[in-house]
Amino acid sequence: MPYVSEKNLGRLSLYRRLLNRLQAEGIRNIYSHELARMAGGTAAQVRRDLMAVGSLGSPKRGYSVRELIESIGIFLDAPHGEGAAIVGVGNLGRAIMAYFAGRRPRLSIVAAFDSDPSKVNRVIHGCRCYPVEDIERVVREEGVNVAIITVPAREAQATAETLVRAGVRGLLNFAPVPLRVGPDVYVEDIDMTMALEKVAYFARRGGAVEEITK
Amino acid sequence: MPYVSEKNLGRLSLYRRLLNRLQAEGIRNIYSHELARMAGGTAAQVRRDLMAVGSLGSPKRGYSVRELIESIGIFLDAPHGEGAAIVGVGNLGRAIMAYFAGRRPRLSIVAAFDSDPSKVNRVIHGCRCYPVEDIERVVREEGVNVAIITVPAREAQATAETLVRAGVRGLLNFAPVPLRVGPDVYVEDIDMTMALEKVAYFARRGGAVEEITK
DNA sequence: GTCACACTGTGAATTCTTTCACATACTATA
DNA sequence: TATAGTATGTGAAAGAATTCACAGTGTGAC
Repeated sequence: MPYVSEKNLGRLSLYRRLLNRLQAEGIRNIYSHELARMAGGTAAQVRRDLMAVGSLGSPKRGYSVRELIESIGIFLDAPHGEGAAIVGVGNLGRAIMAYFAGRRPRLSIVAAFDSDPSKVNRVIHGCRCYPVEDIERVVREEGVNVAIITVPAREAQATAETLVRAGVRGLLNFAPVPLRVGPDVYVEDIDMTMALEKVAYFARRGGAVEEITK
Repeated sequence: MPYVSEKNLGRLSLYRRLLNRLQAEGIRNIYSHELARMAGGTAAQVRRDLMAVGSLGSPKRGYSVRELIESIGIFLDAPHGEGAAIVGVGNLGRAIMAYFAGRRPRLSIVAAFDSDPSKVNRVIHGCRCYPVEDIERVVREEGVNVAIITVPAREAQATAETLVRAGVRGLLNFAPVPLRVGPDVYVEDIDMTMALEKVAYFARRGGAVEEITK
């Protein structure tokens, strides 16, 4: 089980998605430089990243798309699939449920939670919505290890604490506040405000920077 | 106009948001280590980041919240505000429009586009929805420099090309495909599948990794 | 007015990431 | 079977980002 950095792992996830598309198109082999072009990186980086999953390429033929998907899967996926929970079934929460609905068989949203009684007990995008009071019970019962937080900013910290108490070890946080949790919990923030501000800044200056620094 | 890396800039955006909250609470001064704790970083990093905006701290008093917000604003914001466009008014697009509606005065969504005729000409979260055929005209008329892409994956590349042709220089891409655009266009990808897979992976191994590597 | 303290600003060191470059290996061809 | 050509896998170099550590400085106490 080799160590990989976050960036490494993110790219492996990306490669797998690109490879799945290639496979659907009937392509059976691929070179590192082709995959690099699709992913927007360099060939050396692709090969480096693939070292983590145990490289499988052959000269003159490149990598087998099928084998690569399989190896990345062994590396990335939980052995028997995994269920995630989502807390906060507002606009964003529902959109994310729709986004993930029926997409990845090995990692799907299995439970939703909201404090609004009008949402509770409804089935949204194929997923039952429970009251937030049931988080601990349902998370334990379903063995949920990972949760998505789409509650308003002021509720995010308390939500995170409840989830961690229930045994969740990974959080995908869409609320625009950094969460304070223990070191055994992994948090990934998706901060759309920050992202949009970055884009606006580099749209003004960034294009040039890249030219200049080269 | 000092150079800042993407990560630098992202953190400046985050600091500003934290500072705004502090200001609302009536706090007037703050130390680098306090800001670091809130942002989840180190004091040295906060100070380093603030060098970009011209440091303004004083020993014994730290930084003035008001001055810092102002300096970051001068550094980050377009001088006269900026309007963004969004293409793709599905579940995710609408959620994002709601998310940004009336939040940042200096950077707001001013036009939405969709190919579905039933959405066109409606006003959604305070923003007019135009047909995609009007992208070039509206983008030029409004002087839009930045766009958010929330169309299905297979339409993303063509959408990006249309936007760039119309003069957009920055893209925030929610579609799960890397966009291929010229070097003068800045692209930020928000890849929720990758993010969730990362969380699931590190929820299983990551907590331990951090312990072990320390 | 002077002293002691705690924090800032920043060169230097460290750590992490990416790229280079080449020895090795495989395939196709003749 | 030998040869030529091209891609892989990976040590080593280069480049970024982060952290260290300390000189400099403003403040409050006395």
